[in-house]
Amino acid sequence: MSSSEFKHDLFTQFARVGKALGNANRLELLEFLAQSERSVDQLAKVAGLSLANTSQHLQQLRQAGLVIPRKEGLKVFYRLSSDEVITLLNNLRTVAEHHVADVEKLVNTYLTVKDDLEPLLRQELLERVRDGLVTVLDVRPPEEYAAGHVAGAVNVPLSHLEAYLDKINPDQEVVAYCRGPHCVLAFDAVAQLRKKGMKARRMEDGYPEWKSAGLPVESDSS
Amino acid sequence: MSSSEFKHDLFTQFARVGKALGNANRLELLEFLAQSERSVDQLAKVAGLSLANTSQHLQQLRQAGLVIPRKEGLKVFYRLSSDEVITLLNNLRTVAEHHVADVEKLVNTYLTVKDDLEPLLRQELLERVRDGLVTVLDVRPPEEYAAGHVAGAVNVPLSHLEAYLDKINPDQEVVAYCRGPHCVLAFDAVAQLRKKGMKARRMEDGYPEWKSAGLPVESDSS
DNA sequence: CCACTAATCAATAGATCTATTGAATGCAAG
DNA sequence: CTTGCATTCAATAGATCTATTGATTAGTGG
Repeated sequence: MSSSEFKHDLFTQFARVGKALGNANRLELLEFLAQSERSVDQLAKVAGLSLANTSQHLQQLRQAGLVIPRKEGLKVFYRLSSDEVITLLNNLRTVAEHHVADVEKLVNTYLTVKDDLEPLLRQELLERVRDGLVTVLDVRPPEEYAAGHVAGAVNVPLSHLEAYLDKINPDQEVVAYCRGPHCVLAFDAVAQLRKKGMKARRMEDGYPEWKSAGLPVESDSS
Repeated sequence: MSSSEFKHDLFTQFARVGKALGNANRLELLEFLAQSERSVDQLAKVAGLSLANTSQHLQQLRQAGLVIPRKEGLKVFYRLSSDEVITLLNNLRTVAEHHVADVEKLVNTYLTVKDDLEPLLRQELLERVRDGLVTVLDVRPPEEYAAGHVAGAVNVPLSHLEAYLDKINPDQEVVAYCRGPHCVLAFDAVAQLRKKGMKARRMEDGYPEWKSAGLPVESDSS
């Protein structure tokens, strides 16, 4: 094999990973998988795709080395092949956010809270939790919370936030998080809480980043 | 705009960046651009593509926010939009290398030197250069060397290595680098040097990573 | 103005990708 | 062995991507 052939083959392999990242539906699947392992039909439901279509997307992700399947009885569970994939995804987001004009426009239009206040850093949150200074809300759906969450966080899905309001100590700051840096749930939660006059902020990024930073987590199964 | 519409639009934008990374030729263009700013026809020549085709690929990269054009007279020079892009590319490579079986196979087949000896870390190299313990070889083509290189490195393109051999102090270790972690030139150089009985190693990664780590560089224009 | 160069634009054939449909596989329970 | 379920496979139409060709737009110099 010649040197230039090798180079071409190698870039072709790298491109396979790029291609896998080149589709909105697959990126959404990856975001869900970053929360926890999932079966094919769970993924299909949550992403709003047909079963066969979801399966095919997952095959592509598998060939690109981004996910790993695990068979258990009738079901097949997929998970990210490693935390490197989370890093890669966040990198993609960062580049897009900084250099694609349309992303900034979108974010500024929809996430009006966006630049209102800097999100709370993971490390900082960790300290405040230890000192009992904050209430941490996990605003993801219960299944995702159950599969793993920030240690000490309370699960309050967005739809239950209203009902939960009076249980919150109004003197404490509330910190909300969800799936990742662009997950809408936490933004919405913070907006709602502030409207009610509470002190609320977002945590930076989301659960996957917290976990892959090696910070303390809990899950309902354990 | 609804929340799920927003999410979909956002993922579509992220996917645009992914798509841009999903083609071997574009990845090759990006690797060249990581060395230095380049005009369209330089890129076309070095990548072995037609001019029109190169131009179109560059437009796609521009729309994905990965490169920025600068017009000067007749020519248009492209460059990476930021060092974040280098990080993203290396991330892509890392994931591919760790999780795509074919990549490992390719690398092991062609880069036989690969696991022979760990590459020298940037930081370590920096110290040894300061102490005058090593000869650093930049085995890239002269244009790339001229546009910027590791401070103190000597430019010896692979084709000139043979002729350069007797100028090297045989008691010193030789460290070679080129375009990045998978650039073949440095592997070949090290193999040739060892065959002649010299002590030779690769530097980790290549020039772009050295530069974006903020380590000392030189260029011929300055 | 004309000739020349660098790059982009426009049109297009062939390849690849996407979502859908329906059939096939593999496993578990009765 | 049969039934039911989760997933994958196979075929396919329509959309998108890629490389090529030739025309077009800018900028430069005579």
